[in-house]
Amino acid sequence: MFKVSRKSEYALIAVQQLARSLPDRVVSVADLSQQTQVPADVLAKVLQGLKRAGVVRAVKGAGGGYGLSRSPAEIRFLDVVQPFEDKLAMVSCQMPSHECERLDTCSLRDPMAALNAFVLRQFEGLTMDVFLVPHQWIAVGTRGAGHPHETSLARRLRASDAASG
Amino acid sequence: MFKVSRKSEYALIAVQQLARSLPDRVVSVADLSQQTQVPADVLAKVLQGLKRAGVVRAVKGAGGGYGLSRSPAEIRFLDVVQPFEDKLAMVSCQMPSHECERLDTCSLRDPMAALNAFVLRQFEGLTMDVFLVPHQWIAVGTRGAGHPHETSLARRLRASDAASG
DNA sequence: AAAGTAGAGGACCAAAATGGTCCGATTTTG
DNA sequence: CAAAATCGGACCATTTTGGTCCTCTACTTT
Repeated sequence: MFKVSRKSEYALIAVQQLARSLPDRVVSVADLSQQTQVPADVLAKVLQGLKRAGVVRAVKGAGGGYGLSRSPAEIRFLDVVQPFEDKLAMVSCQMPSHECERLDTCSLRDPMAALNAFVLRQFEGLTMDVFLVPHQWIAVGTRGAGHPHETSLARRLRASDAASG
Repeated sequence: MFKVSRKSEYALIAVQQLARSLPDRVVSVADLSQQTQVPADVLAKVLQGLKRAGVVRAVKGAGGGYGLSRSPAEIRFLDVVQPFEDKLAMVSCQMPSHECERLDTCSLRDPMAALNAFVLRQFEGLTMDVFLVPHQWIAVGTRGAGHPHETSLARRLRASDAASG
């Protein structure tokens, strides 16, 4: 029910890896594939998608490659994932051009739309810099600065334990 | 990325419909299928799953059928959906017995686990009675009683507009 | 007790989605 | 001009999904 596509996983991995290289440098697909163990062909497609979404910039030709188009703190989680998810909807009656034939008895659409919008809104403020502090996650109750304009989700994430079931 | 399986949709529809019949009555699969326009065979499977989950009770024999095992306010959204979703995880490295071969470079697992847990926690308090007040959804800022032990998600849902994008 | 009703559940199939590969075209550096 | 890189379409294999069919078992009614 929450599973993202494999391409989305690769996209997250790619952004995470690109964030580790120098901001003005670019990395070729071949190198990135070797670093991340993601098949080169697939990775290429993913990076093309990320480029279309404006998340990464591409430099063609020899010595070219990919780099982040802005800082991780300015790249939202949804920016990375959305290009590879056909629609961020929970039920089929929210899909584009899908007329629900059960409108008389089933009134799932409106509550589900509200639920959907709520969850989406939660993700709005989640940025990719949160994925770059690997060892902070298991520490419960991490106090400290915190970014100024982050949502409760990001705040909660910083303070939550990763292994809670 | 958020899409639930078709069976989950049917499960939600079934529970919603069963909630409309008298609490001590049971409805046969054939009747329920006719009411909801869900194929009888599929609906039967879904109801069996719901029964195993303890959401509905079944009465065998002539005049038998299905009914809710408790009031909609005591049935959680996840109770209805979970039996039909193989795992409520966002990335593959959280799936059971899946060893991630990228542990050295990719540190997606911990943040994603935290993210996952957070979202799950949001859904924890969402109960099925929220799906039974169909025309309240488009009204913004509905004040009033509110149930005593509901989470912020349910509260926000009641007050949010359904059509927000 | 008999008969019919209704749930339980396995086997199977078709269609769609998914993940991945291959190949050619284009652009830029050297 | 040649090498290195992005771009992007076409294609294929596998898995997942949604759905149907058929049989068995248990219960209720007559």
